[in-house]
Amino acid sequence: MATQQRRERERAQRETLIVNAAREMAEADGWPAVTIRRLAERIEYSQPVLYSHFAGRGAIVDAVALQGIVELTGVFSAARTAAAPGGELAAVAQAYLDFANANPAVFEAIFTLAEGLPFGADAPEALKAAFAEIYAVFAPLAGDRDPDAFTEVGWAAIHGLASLGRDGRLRPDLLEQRLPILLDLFTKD
Amino acid sequence: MATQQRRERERAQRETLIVNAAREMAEADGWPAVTIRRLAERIEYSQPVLYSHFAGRGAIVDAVALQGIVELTGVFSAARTAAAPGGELAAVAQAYLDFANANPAVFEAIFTLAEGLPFGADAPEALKAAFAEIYAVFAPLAGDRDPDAFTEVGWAAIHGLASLGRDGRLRPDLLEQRLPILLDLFTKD
DNA sequence: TCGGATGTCTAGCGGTGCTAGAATTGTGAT
DNA sequence: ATCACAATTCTAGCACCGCTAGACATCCGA
Repeated sequence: MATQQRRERERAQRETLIVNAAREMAEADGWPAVTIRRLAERIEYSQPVLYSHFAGRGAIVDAVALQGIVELTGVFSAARTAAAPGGELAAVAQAYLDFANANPAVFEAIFTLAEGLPFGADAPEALKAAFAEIYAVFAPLAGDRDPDAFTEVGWAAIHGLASLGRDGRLRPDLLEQRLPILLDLFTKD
Repeated sequence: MATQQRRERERAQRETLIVNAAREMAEADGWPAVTIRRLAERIEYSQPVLYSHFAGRGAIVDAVALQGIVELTGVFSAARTAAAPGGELAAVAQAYLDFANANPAVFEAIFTLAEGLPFGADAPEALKAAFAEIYAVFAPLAGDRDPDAFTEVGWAAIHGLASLGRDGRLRPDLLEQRLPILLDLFTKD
C-alpha cells in the first residue's frame, strides 16, 4: 500500500537526520563526542533506533565518510570544469586542501576513521568517481609513466599536505609556498 | 640516601616496561585493545600505578610515539649515511616506507593518535632531529625554492604514500612503481 | 473491532578511563 | 628492636561507553 512507501520515506528521512547530526556533532566537538547516547538525544529517539538504521557506531561514521566523498567529488568536478585550461590540477589540488580545512571531521572520517569502506576494486561508486576526478588532472601529466601509478603519487602528495597541515604538523608561515612547489614538481617535466 | 636513587631507577625501569608493553600490545592487537586494565594486568600492577607514571591513556600513546620518533631518527640517519652518493633521498624515503610498514601501530601513534606532542617550534628534540634528517636529503634539491618549504612538500609526499598505503588505499600491484615516480619528480630538475 | 505485525522504549550487561580512600609497605629516628 | 611517619600500592567504585533482550505501544489489514 501507499503507507508502506510513506514509512520508507520517513525512515530514509530519519536516516539522513542521523548522518547529518553525527557530522555536525563531529565538526563541532570532535568524533569522540559523537556517542550513541548523545546522538539519540539529539534526534529525540532512543538508542536502539539508531541500531535499526546502522549496524553500530562505526557504520554511522562510514555513512558520514561516504556523504563526504560524494560532496568531495562534486567539489572536484566543479573546480576542474571551472578552471582555466592548464589550471585544472591547481584548481583541484586547492579544492582538496580547502575541503580538508573546512571539514576536518569529515576528512578524518574518510581517511582515518572509516573502516567499512572498501577502497579497492569493489569500492563504492562515489569513491571511484572521486578518484576519477583526480585521475583526470594527473594522468595527462604522466608522460611515459603508468598513469594510474602517477595519479596515486600525485594524490598521495596532496593528501600528505592536507593531512599533515590539518594536524598542525607543518609550518603555518610556509602555507602558501607549499602548493606552488608541489604543482611545479608535477608539471615541470 | 642511596635508596632514593635505587627507587628512581626502578621507577624508570617500570616506566619503560609500560611503554614497551603498550607498544607490543598495539602492534599485536591494535590500539583499541590497549586498555589501562589490560596494560595493568600485563605489567602485573594495579591500574592506579599507571596513573602515577602517566597522566592518562593518551600520555602513554604519546610516550610510544616519542620512542618511535627516536627510533625513526636512527633509521633515517643509518639509511642516509649508508647510501651511495646521490642515493640518499631514495634510501631515506625507502626507510620511511619500511618503518611505516613494519611498525604500523607506532606510525599511527606518531601521526594520528599523539595529541600531546607539540610539532611546532617547541617540539621535542627527537622530533626536530627526525625532521633534520629529512631536511638533509631534500634541501640540496630545492634549487631556488625555499628549502624548508621544499622539504615539507617532500616529506608530505612520502608521508602520503606511507599513510595511504598502510590503510590499503592504494593499489598493491602498483607498489613498486610509486616510489620511483616520486623520486623522479623530486630529482628531475 | 480485533489479531498480528511493526515499531519504539526501558532497563541492563560488560566494558572503558579514571580516582578517592583504605591498606600495606618501607624508612629513619628513638 | 620499636615505633611513628611517609611513600607506595591496592580495592572499590563513579560515570560513561557501545550494544541488546525483552516489554510495551502503535498501527494496519481483515
